[in-house]
Amino acid sequence: MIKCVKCNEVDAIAKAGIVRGKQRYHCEHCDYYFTLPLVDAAAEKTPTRKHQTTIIDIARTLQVSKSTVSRALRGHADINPQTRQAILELAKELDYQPNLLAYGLAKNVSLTIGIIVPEFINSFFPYVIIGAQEIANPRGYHILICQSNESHAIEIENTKVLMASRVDGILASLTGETPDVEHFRKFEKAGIPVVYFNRVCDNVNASKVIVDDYEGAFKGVEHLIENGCSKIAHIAGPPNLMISKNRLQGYVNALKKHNLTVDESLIVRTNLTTKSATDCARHLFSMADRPDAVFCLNDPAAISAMLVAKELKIKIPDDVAFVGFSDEPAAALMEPGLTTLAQPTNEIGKTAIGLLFDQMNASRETFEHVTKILQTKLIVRKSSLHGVTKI
Amino acid sequence: MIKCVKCNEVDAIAKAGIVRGKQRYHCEHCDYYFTLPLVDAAAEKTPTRKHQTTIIDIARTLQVSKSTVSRALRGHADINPQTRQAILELAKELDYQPNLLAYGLAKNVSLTIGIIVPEFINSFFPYVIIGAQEIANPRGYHILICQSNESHAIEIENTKVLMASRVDGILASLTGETPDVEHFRKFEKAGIPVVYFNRVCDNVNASKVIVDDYEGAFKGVEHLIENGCSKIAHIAGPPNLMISKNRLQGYVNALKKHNLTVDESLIVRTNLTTKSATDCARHLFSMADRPDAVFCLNDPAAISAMLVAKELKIKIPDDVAFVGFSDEPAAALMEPGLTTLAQPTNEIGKTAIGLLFDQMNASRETFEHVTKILQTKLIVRKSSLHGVTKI
DNA sequence: ACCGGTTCCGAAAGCGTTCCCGATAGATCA
DNA sequence: TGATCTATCGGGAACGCTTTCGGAACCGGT
Repeated sequence: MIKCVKCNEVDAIAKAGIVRGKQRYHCEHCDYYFTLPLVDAAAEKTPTRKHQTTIIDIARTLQVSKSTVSRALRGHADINPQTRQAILELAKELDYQPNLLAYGLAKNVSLTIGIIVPEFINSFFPYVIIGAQEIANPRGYHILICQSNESHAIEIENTKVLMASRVDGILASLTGETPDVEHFRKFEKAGIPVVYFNRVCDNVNASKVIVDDYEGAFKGVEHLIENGCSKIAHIAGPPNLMISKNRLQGYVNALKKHNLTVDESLIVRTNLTTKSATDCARHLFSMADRPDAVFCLNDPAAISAMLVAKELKIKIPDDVAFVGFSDEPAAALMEPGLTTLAQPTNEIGKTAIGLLFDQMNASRETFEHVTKILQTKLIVRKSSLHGVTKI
Repeated sequence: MIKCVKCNEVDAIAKAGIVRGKQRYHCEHCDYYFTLPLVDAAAEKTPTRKHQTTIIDIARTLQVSKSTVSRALRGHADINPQTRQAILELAKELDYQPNLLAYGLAKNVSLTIGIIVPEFINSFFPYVIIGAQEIANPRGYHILICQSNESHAIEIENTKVLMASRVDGILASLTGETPDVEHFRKFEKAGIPVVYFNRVCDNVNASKVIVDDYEGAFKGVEHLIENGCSKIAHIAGPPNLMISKNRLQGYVNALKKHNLTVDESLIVRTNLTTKSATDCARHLFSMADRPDAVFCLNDPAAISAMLVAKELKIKIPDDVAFVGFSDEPAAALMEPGLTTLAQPTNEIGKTAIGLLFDQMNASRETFEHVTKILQTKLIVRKSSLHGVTKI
């Protein structure tokens, strides 16, 4: 029980910070400040964390300087092979793991790559991340995954975290809300390279890895037309993303090529949430003159739409055919299987982090941003075979 | 062009390390070592990374000491409100982000939690991770995800990385290969808490978060029996994992309760890969007296098995009924839908990291490990309704 | 015997924080 | 009018590592 040294009050004592290792109190009764030693400091703060072996521990037991230990561990020249051997052996015996925090502080690196994705529930981003890890891990880098949850605000928060973590480079795929990449400017200023993949804005001066969305969409829609669909709707994505624009353009041009009219009322936009995609589908299927096919921005949207169709007892593909984008594993499991455009997910991850490493190693002046465009592949399943059963 | 200072050779010059800021060369022609200053050091090493604002920058422009800046930023007492105000404003203006490496080094923490999962392609682990993040992020912690890829060797490697990163705590779900948790001992020695979830070994002295696997399996198998199945096979998991044992036991006891014989030949083991699960299914369906139901360790295995059944034109659920475990989103999309036992994934993540934080804040002596057992829920879909269409 | 060169190593600065201590000026009290 | 307190701040060590620099010991050649 703490008593006020002035008025002996015990109930109106509030803590007022810790100063010079002593607890400062404030008696709200007589408005008097006073300090008392932290007798139970050990009980309050429990430094349960123990010491982990450091370079200095090794140096001491081997009677050498820490410089020498560092040299041995880092494989530098300028060291006697026997000394090195002894140090390496002791390090192994003690299971020494260098403190990456200290290493990073000294070298001004962190050996981590930040990666910002909108979500990782669907398989697309996990596969990309795995591809990136397969390149990064052997090089001694690890990956800090941030999830923006399709929220621009969280994405901004993520950039701050990655900035504070002093990541050496960033892979980013934007949310459907992200209007610009202002919040990434700080990385540019700090000389930290950013490579965008999959979800990119236009007018961004950075390296990018995308797939040929235009051509993929074109192939997908043309495939629907060839299967006898003539009234093809499109569930498009948010207008800020290039994938939305390019896939929409592919859709439009495929229609035009085959002399089908482009009906604006058949183009609806999802904000990439399940609910939004479901709403889009409901809207399309409630139209008086229902479309006979839907080309969807991505597989999750297509799956949501197919579920709506099933619920409404609309036959797939006889009444409405579907084509998605990405070849999620679930696309193959649906009944009927969802026709979709496969993306080389693993290669996207590898290519993106490859570009990132290129930029990290390049000198700022000579480096030129590049955009790599990978190819999609049409995977035909039953969902799109509109004419087959009809004929 | 580098010339040998002895023989003037230019083509046989090899670099031999950098010593005292000078490049050391070796002429392989006359076997002579020599050093030359690094005239183009700037061009070779491109320190493209720029300076990021530090506490010292703020201190200098405001003519105060770095201690004062630190105090202001950390919200300590012992500082003039006006001084604090000025510092906070300048920090915001400069978009100051504290260097977490330096912070961690000074405080002997890293503000990161390591999480080791066998994979994150299926949705189970991503959902758990998201649950963990929802607790960790608001507390200022971020999460370093390591993927063991169902490999014990990689899992060991992961523990080293997390050790080097000086994570403050660990969430782990073991691989199907992991025989023991020896490689986690070092965390215990270092006073870094580990909480296991989902995939745990027995004889581990640590906090754990699991679901009631026994009861879930029991419910699932009993459900099959109630639907008229009498020859129920089980695709079990690796014997090292508790989930395998408990789900197997639930399967066995459900059979016993209903006076069904436990046929060892109907119990096959998957190593948790798709291929292995597929092989298991093929084996079961090639038996002379084919089972009329399969209870599978988890949904990915169940889905693989269902695909084999479909390929063999075995009708689901009329010929063979299925029950899985986990309620993967794909389970609902299959045709017929996969009956399964839903796990509270988000809650698992939240509970696990909650236990972790408890242990991080507790004093070593008083802390007691706890095991939290969460409940499963049977989600009935068509895959298990064996008797319904038969009758 | 001297000298240039090589080999190996230790000392020390620095990375950006935190935090403990001591210092100072002003306020308050007896 | 000292003496004690208070409010505020600066100095500097420490965290574990890298890296530069200088120096001692030793080598072979003249």
